[in-house]
Amino acid sequence: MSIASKYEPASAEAKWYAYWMEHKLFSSSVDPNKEPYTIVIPPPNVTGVLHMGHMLNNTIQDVLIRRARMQGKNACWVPGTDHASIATETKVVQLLKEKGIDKKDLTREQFLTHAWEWKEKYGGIILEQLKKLGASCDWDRTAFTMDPGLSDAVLSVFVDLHQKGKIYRGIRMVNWDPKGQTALSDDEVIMKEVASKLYYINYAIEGTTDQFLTIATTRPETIMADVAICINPEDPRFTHLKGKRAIIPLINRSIPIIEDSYVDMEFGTGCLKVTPAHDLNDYELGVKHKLEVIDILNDNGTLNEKAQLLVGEDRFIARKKIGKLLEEAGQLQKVEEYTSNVGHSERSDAVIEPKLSMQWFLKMDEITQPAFKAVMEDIIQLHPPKFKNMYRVWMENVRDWCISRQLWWGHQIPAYYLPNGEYVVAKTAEEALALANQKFNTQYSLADLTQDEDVLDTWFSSWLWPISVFDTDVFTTGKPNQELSYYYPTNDLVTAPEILFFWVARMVIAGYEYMGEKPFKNVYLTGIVRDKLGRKMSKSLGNSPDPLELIAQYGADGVRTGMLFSSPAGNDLPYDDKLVEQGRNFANKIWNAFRLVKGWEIDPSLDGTANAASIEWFEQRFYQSLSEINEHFDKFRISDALMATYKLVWDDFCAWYLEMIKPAYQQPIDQATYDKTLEIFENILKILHPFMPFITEELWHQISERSVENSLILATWPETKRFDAKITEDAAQVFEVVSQIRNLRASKGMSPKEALDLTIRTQNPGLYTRFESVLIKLANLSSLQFGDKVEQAMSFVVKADECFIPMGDSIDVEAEKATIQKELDYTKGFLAGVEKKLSNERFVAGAPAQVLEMERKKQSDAEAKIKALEASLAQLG
RNA sequence: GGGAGUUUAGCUCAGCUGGUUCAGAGCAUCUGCCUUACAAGCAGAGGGUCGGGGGUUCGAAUCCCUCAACUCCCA
Repeated sequence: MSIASKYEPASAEAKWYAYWMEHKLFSSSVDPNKEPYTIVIPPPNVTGVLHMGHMLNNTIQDVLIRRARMQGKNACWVPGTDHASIATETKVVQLLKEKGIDKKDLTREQFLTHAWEWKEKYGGIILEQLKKLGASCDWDRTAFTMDPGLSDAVLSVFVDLHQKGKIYRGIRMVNWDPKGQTALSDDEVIMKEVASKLYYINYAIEGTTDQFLTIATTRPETIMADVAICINPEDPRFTHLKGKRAIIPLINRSIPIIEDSYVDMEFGTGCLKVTPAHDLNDYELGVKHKLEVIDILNDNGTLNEKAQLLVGEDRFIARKKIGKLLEEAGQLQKVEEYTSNVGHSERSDAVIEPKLSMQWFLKMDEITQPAFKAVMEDIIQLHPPKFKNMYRVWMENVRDWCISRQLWWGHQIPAYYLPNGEYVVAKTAEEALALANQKFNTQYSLADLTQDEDVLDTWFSSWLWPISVFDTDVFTTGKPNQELSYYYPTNDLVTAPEILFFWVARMVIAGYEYMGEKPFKNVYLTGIVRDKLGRKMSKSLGNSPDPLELIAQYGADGVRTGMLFSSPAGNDLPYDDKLVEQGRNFANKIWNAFRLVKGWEIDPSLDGTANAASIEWFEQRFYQSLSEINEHFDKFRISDALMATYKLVWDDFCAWYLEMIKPAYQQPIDQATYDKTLEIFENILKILHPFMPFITEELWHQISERSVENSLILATWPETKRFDAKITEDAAQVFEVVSQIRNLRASKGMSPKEALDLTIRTQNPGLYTRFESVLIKLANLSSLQFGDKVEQAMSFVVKADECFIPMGDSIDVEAEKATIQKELDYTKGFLAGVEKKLSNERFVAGAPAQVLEMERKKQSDAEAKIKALEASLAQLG
């Protein structure tokens, strides 16, 4: 035989991907006669490289899109990348630094030129990598969030929302990243437990010389920004302090002592220093009590003149130094070790500084309402549904969205400041100028306008993604173009739960705001790919395998199935090479099944009626599995769909069916069986194709020469048919007899080559004669007969049927009796349980008829089995 | 501190409205096999008090209470 015994994926993968591309089999265009099925890719960072998370995520999308395509839908998977402001800018800054260029020395334009150059050169590598995975995206549609059209859409939306009064500018406490010098949204802040110190500091009570109060703080360097001390009005320890004032140590500024039940009496000393500029809770407390705000920090995290002390020192150095100063001044009572949760920047890992700053915000209270409703009412379904709760909590507590970022890479905010201190918002400088002159009755020229330096949060562009990849004008025209009307709403979105709020929720919001319609029907949330130790895979930990190497090593099909074997929706995937190895083995199994079938010679004179029962059984089994598989898909249980497919192929098709019909070595097969088997094989390739596109397409074309239109990728997903469960049940019983005989052989150390006689005592011999040739072949029988009694035989019972294998003198009667006795005892115990239930009047009265019937059947089955077992025992003497 | 979720075999997970899908699957493990499609394989086997405790019920992995551990979200 000329076909290799091991499947070599590399050549097939290159060949078929090129073939699909060349013939544009991934492409989709508007076709009103066809139902669209659309997925927009969660756009990876343009600077990104493929990691395991992408592999999982995109495999799932490809499985869905390929199956939809085979179901005759107009499948459209739109790929693209995200400009990822923070990540990309960080990366470009780093790269420039390596070249000896400091961002500070560049103008905005110069920096952006570098950034674009870099993007053109290295950006989108990830999309090329996705091709290796087999992703069947319509590549002609590749979009980038900073493409001219998409950028224009972003500005249109900003202007529109501003006009609607939903965007405002305000001083707010933001998460400031002093390293990246940018504000971050709450979601970009990661809380980490950090070992720190709790400083107990004495504040003198004003007008006394010997009285003081003690506050506990982890941030002693901020005492210069204190504007009050707060106590709980219920706290009996401090009633004497009410209405008094305290003196900040070292700088001797007097501050009031205020009362608020916010203060936790249990924590620290029960006295809270109020520092509105540097703590969110304090800020809110400050607003409530109308306190002054003193900001003592510079943007880079160093102390400013308002601190009076340690001006210019970094906040962490200042912390240490002030501890010392306080100690020297005798104001430091003690220092305790303490672990606290501290916010860190997701990108730069710098400790976040709560900071008051002028930012742009989007009002969320009203705009979120339709999006909230859509998920609560299952108009949009989250899979698994447990995320619905998370979504609800988030929506109920949503805060205004800080949409400005102090960066250059991104969509610059189209707000223009005027010499008169006002500002206008418009898509272009020209429009802004006209608007300004009209609004303020001025005669400014373009030179008088200064555009806002900040860019918009990346999510402020990607929230438009399901719309803007099809139509970038709808935001101003309000009229969707043909593409958008056809493809929107999209069907399924596959993404990670981490960005449920960042991205998913916001797309829903934008969808309703601009289309009055949901952006997608289903959201499938994948888990996080973790290593064996349960750690998230990340470049910094170096615990992630290189996806492309994995593909090279195990084949794309193997990797795809490997990743799906163990990743139910919403559950983390603990990655192990074992999984992709299993995937590779599966591909190899399919390959070898093909080799077997392909190697058969056909003898047209042979009669195939002996195989008819096997074929009939497998077809029933196929349709039984198919309906299960479809059901799994419909419920987004992709792992289960794969597992059901896997078992159908490996167990039912390879282990049973092929063995059942397989001719003896070097013997030919009859035409009918051969044809039918190929037909079955083709159906199997079809249902495997979404999971394993490459090997299936390869074998599809090896089965016969096919034209482009007849490629597997375009083949029709098999129709479900009614199946007869009786046939599969009967077969299962026959298989059980085969297994028992094999078991007997194994336990008695008999060779599989030694043919055995089998006698069955049964009410229903037809069940076995139907599969007679199969039984003889698979159990290696010399004869099969039906009868009552066999001397000197081993026996076993399947359901109520008793099977005997004569063993002559070699039988160990005592051992055999013991085995039967054991099973007899067990069955009797089982029967006793059932009978107890049935004799319980309350059970008989209370249980539904169906359950009663089941119990009665159990009873009669058990009774029959006991009879059979007792007969066997009696026979052994 | 508030909220949500999870806990079933060594691992990863199924298990629907309580009752034949009721204790399951895959992998791993163990024992035999290089039986001409496949050792990336074949045949067979073992393994769980369903996190602990209590309750409801004729009947609980499933419903309720409680405790514990872990995870995530918000503060």
